[in-house]
Amino acid sequence: MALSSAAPRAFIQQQNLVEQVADYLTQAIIQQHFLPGERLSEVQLSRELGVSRAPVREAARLLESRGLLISKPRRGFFVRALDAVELEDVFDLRLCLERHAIHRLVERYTPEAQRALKQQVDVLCEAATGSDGTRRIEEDLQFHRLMLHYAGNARLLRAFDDLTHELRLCITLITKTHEAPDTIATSHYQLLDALDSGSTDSCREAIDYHIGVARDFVVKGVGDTGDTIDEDVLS
Amino acid sequence: MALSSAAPRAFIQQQNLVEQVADYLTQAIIQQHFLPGERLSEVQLSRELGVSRAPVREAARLLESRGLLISKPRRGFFVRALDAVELEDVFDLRLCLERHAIHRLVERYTPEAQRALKQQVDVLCEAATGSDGTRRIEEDLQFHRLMLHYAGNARLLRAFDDLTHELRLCITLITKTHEAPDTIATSHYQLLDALDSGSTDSCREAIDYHIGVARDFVVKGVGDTGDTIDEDVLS
DNA sequence: CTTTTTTAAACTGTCGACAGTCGGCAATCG
DNA sequence: CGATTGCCGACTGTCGACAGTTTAAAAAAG
Repeated sequence: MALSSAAPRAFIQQQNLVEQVADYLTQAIIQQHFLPGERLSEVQLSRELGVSRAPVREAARLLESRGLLISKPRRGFFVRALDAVELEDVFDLRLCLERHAIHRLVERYTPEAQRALKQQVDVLCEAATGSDGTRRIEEDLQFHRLMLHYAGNARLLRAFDDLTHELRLCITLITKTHEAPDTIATSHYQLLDALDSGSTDSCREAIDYHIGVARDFVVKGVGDTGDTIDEDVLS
Repeated sequence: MALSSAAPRAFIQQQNLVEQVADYLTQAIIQQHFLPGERLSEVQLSRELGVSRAPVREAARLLESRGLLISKPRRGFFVRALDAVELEDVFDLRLCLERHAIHRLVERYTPEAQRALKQQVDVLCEAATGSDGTRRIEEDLQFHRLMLHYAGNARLLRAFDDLTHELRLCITLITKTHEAPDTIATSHYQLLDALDSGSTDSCREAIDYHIGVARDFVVKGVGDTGDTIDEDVLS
């Protein structure tokens, strides 16, 4: 499988308006141009983007399936706001998926996978020294995505991708509470070492520690800021 | 399938057209009224259901996100066809999720959960003696859904629901290769016993065996029939 | 001045229509 | 006779419009 997530539209002009709108909305949400809980007006977005409402609606449904938006009938689409419990759930599921993935991976650890992961850790370490917090997170996620990829279960990878979309929902929060550069480096090298050792127990220990640290950082962060906006008046 | 304008919208006129169309399509796909790989015409569906194309398109996107349909740009929506590898992946992910769920469940095994699961096994055993293969599968899935529910992670449950949608894609195949009634009963009582024992290891052993049996049945079935229809001409 | 009722604006759900595109068929050329 | 090219029909992507509903503001009542 070609592991680049970008569509192979090298020099062909754009096609889908839906995907373009979806990308725009995704970026806008990640960059907090829309606040959590905020309502999105279809007509306003249409005017803003110069397209009709149909592509906007379909793109919104796409983001809804990815957990970035939620729709309330007759009331429109709202930016999803994760509360502390939901964030715990997300990290718990992530632990579930990555445990399984690393167990599979250690049993089919090819030189190619080893090389790719090692290279990605290098990229990540380089990014960790920079000031771009978002890129640091993305390279981090990309490393984990590579692990899932080389685990050899496409459906497992899709579940992980779905989950990371929700993680990006509070990416600005994560950047604030992210670990120090040297911690990131050692943490990921531990994972590589565990894989190299070929020990299932070592892998499990490493991934449990890894995800646990990330969870603690983020959950602590959301607890401090009280980020959630909830206004559920009616069911 | 009822194609005249009489049946579809007889007494249902109160809620979302999108959800109604989605339910209709889901049932039609599950019951193999549309064959795997078959193309769905938006206009034809619109005429059949007596609605415009907009709800049909949005419903199709919904089913796409659930893995029941896949869309090829400028060519429309096609019924997803699972090959043997994808089915293996589905069951592998299911094992991943259910392992995690039962580990969580055994640590928070309330009397309410115990009662609900036991009752569902009774329902399942009753259904297992009947001739309705689809209902047998649904009650089986419902038991597992309850396990995931009482595991106390809503996101985990959602991942499971997404997965079961794909499982229903080949539900007729599963009904043919499903286990015997008494096997179903004993198999699920083993899970209950493992939960009652409070032993993590017993639970893991039980769920591994349980999912393994189901996987072997289905994968063997798909291997025999050669169910898949693949016509990927262009990328 | 606060609270309730009325009214108006804005929005969503749905529809029919138009244009560009894709696949198949036939006519043409080698 | 086989391959290529142009054409035709069907369909998807997109658009603007209408009706019913929700939200917000304005007006009236206490």
